[in-house]
This record gives sequence, structure tokens and C-alpha cells, in this order.
Amino acid sequence: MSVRVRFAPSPTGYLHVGGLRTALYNYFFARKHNGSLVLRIEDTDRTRYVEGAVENLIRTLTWAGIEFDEGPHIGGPHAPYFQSQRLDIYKKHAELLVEKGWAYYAFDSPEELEEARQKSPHHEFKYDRNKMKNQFTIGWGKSLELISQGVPYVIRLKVPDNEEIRFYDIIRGEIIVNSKDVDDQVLLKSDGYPTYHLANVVDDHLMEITHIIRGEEWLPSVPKHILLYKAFGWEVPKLAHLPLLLNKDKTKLSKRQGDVAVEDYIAKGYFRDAFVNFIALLGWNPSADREIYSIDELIQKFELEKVNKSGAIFDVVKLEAINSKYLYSKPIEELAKEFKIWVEKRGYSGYSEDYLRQVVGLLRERVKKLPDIIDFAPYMFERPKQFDLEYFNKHWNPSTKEHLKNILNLFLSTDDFTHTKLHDLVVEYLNSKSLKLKDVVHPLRLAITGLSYGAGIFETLEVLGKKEVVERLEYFIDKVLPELSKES
RNA sequence: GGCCCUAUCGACUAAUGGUUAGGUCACCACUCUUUCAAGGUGGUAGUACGGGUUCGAAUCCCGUUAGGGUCACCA
Repeated sequence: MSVRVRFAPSPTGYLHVGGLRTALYNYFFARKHNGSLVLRIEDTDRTRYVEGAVENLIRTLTWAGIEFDEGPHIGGPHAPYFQSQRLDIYKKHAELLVEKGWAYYAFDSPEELEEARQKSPHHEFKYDRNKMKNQFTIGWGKSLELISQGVPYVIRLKVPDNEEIRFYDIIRGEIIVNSKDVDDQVLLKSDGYPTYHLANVVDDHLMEITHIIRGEEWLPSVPKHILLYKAFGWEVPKLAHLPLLLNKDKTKLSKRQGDVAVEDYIAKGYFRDAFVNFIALLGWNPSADREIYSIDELIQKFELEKVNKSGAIFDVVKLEAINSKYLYSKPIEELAKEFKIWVEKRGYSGYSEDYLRQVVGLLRERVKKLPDIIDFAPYMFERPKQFDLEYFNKHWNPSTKEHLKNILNLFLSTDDFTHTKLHDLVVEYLNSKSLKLKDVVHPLRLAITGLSYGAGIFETLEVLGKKEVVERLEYFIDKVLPELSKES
């Protein structure tokens, strides 16, 4: 039987990075085994539905390079892929369970349940089917009567009193839970919608899912699902519960402690392949002394059996390190094209791709993300408005102004504005004065960029071009210098 | 609190009974240098604890401790 896996998010707004990793592992697993990947939307909670969330989810998944074989956006043999469009299926199955004696009707109001919950300390409340209002306490006939009168009801799973439930998880091994610790879960809500547990089990079976790969937070509800499969007489798919992605304090990754939406990272300028690379290696790795992998390599090397058991802290520093490696190794033309979009987004226009290519080439190894270049070297896009006073004080002496003027004249005298030529001209001049390169390089950098750091100054001059450099130097000497001298 | 899961450098992880416990990020030092980076070289740092099993344990078993998840008519 061929592998069929699914990614089944609920449309509550955006794709969580943990969700992305789950989707990625499902995708890797499906591709590696020439199987199918299904996208199913678990929108059974009407109160949490967010407009546009599904489109957003699909857009982000697509950005990450994940391709589905079936789903709401492409259809497939098991459509519809929205659970909200499969209500009759769940209802039919819930009623089948009542018929078989595996489930029962209950009529407790939310208020009554809340009251019962309040009475028990901590979280010790468990639905007592012998005391609450249901078909066992009020009788079968009375129950049918209430239902026919339109009284709201739910269908609950009738969990055995004291029975060992065993299941095997590919990542965690055998797990045993006693049914006495399992609550009589609601399967069908009073609004006619199924709960996650029912819908999930029914759909995974109907859609012929062979492996369930999902987050560890689902592990505690597996016993309920096992009971459901047994009640229906269905085979349980293979299970794999992934370790959680954690905050720095080791709690489940949450919005409070940083960005959890994939789109936040897209907006910050991380590369798709770098981000996927990073996320994929949280909880699993191919056991080699390297960490840069293409998506194809990740697919080839992926093994569910090698996924870790313990949670992984999401560390942005590591993400930045990986991203910067991609930044350093990607083709410069590709970067220039992408960089243009970022530059324009910042309101700078009119730069040729050739100019941007040179800027990227000069600065990419100094930053972590492509758009960071703009903040790191704003002087490539506009003339400096501020000048680092500390830097000025550190490198200025009474004769520096004279040297700068002379260097300006040297620049004016040449039409060969390459960094090697500029370097040679300056060195020649310095030799005649018995000075060192560092005596003038810093003042020059300050005049041109306003900053104490950046790419090699002669390379920077070359990229900026003669006209721009000359104008900046003249402006600095005439206008800025008097002001700085006053302040220092 | 009940139930369940987990435990290797600060972080991500490798080592599936035999290694001086390895790599990457971060950090530190040195080097290169025209600033900032990048690069190069080197370094600090880990098997939570206690018992077993075994000739031999990070690895298997038990316990302790710690952390996490979960206990809805949410998913």
C-alpha cells in the first residue's frame, strides 16, 4: 500500500513555525516514499474561523516549497477537503457508534458541565455517565423524545471503565494508558459539528491515510482515537508524534516570546531555502557533520525513525547563521534581483541591477539577511546626514583636512575610478608624506559614509562612482567639517 | 493535582554496549587587516542525580529530580 500522509491545520489565522515543520516532515516523508500528501482543513470550530486564513495558509506553504497532491485548492478523489463540508459524514458515523453501543446521547448544558467542573478540585473532573444527564440516566425512550423535540444534545464516546489501551509510536515506542484515565469525549457537538477527535479519525480513515505525523501535543488524546478506530473496526494508521518547538524558557513556542508566524520571518527577509533548512533540522538531522541541505537532500535523507524525542528550542541566532551562509553562497545575480524588491520596498528607486549587484557583492558577508544591507550601508542609497562624532575625534588631527583636500584633487584628476587605481593613488600620495594608509582611510570613510564601519573604502568609492564621491567629499569639507570641529 | 512524554556543551545535535564523547551556532583568544565583517588557527564548555545489569553504560533496567505536554460542545 502506498504511503498517504496529511497536513491538517485549522484556519485560525497564520501558519505557525511548528506547523511548518510538521508540514515539512509530512512532505519529506511523502516524497521520499513516492506517496501522497493531502491538505485537509480542520475548520470544525465555527467560533474560531478567520476570514482568509486558508488562502494565507496555502500561500505560506507554497512559499516554503511544499507541494500537495490533494487539497481544497487542487481537489482530489476524497473531496471535499474542508471538514465543515463533511458534516453529514461525521453525523452518520457518530450515530453508527451510538447504534453499536460505543457512544451515547447526552443532554447536559454547558452551564451544568461548568458547574460540575467547579465542584471538583484542580482538573480532576471526569464526565460521570451515571450521574449526568444522558441516555443512561434518563432512558433511551426519553432521550429520543428530547431529540425529536429539538432539545440540544451531544454524542459522547463511551469509554471502557478499566482497560489497557496500547499503541505504538514510531518516534516514542510503545505507550500504554488505562482507559480509566480517559474521559467520555464529546464526538458530535450540539451545533452538529464534530469535535477534532471524531472528524480526524473518520477523515484519516476515509482518506486512506497511512501515517499520522503531527505534534506531540496530540499524544495525550491518542487513546481516544485508538478507541474510535476499534469501535469502527478500522485499522489504526502508523503514528509519529513530533517533539515540540520551544521558547528559550523551554515552554511551547508562543507568540508572547517572539515571532511564531512563518510570514513574520518571510517579512524579515529570511530566504525560503535557509528557513526551511533551519526548521527541518529542529528535531531531526541526517547525522552528518554538516548542516546545509537543499530540500531535495532533506527529502532523500529523511527518516521518521531518526526524529528526536525531546523538544527543540527555536533559536533565531542559529537561523541567522544559516541564512547568512545562504546569503554568502547564492548566485549574485539572483540576489541582486531579490535585493531590488527590498530596496524599492524601502522607497529607493532608480537603481540599476548592476549597481545593486555590486552593493550586494560588497556587503553580503557583513550581514545576516539580504534586506539588512540597507540598514547596514544606507550610504549606498543616500548621502549621510549624520556623522559619527566619536569616530571623527578618534581619527582627526590638524593636518587631516589638508590631506583630504589633496586626495579629493587626486580623485578629480583621474578617470580610472577603480578601487585598485584609487588605492594606488592614495598610497602614492601617502608615501610622499611618509604617512600610513590608516592615517587617511578613516577620515575618508567618515566623509563618504558617515559611519565607522562598512566594506572596503576603495571598493565603496568605486561602486558609488566619481561624481558622487567628489560631491560628497566637497560637501563634507565645506559644510560638515566646520560643524564637527565645533562639536568635538 | 491525574495521566503521558522527555533529559548529551549556553543552543541545535552526533555517537543505536567499547570514541581522548564528535560537529555546527554562540562565546573567548590569536591571526589576517583599511574600519566592520568574512576567512584561518586554537580554546572554554556536556552525558541531571542515585542505584543496578555487564568484562565494559551517554547508550539497557529501576528509582529520584527537573522540564514539558495534556486534562473543553478548541484544534
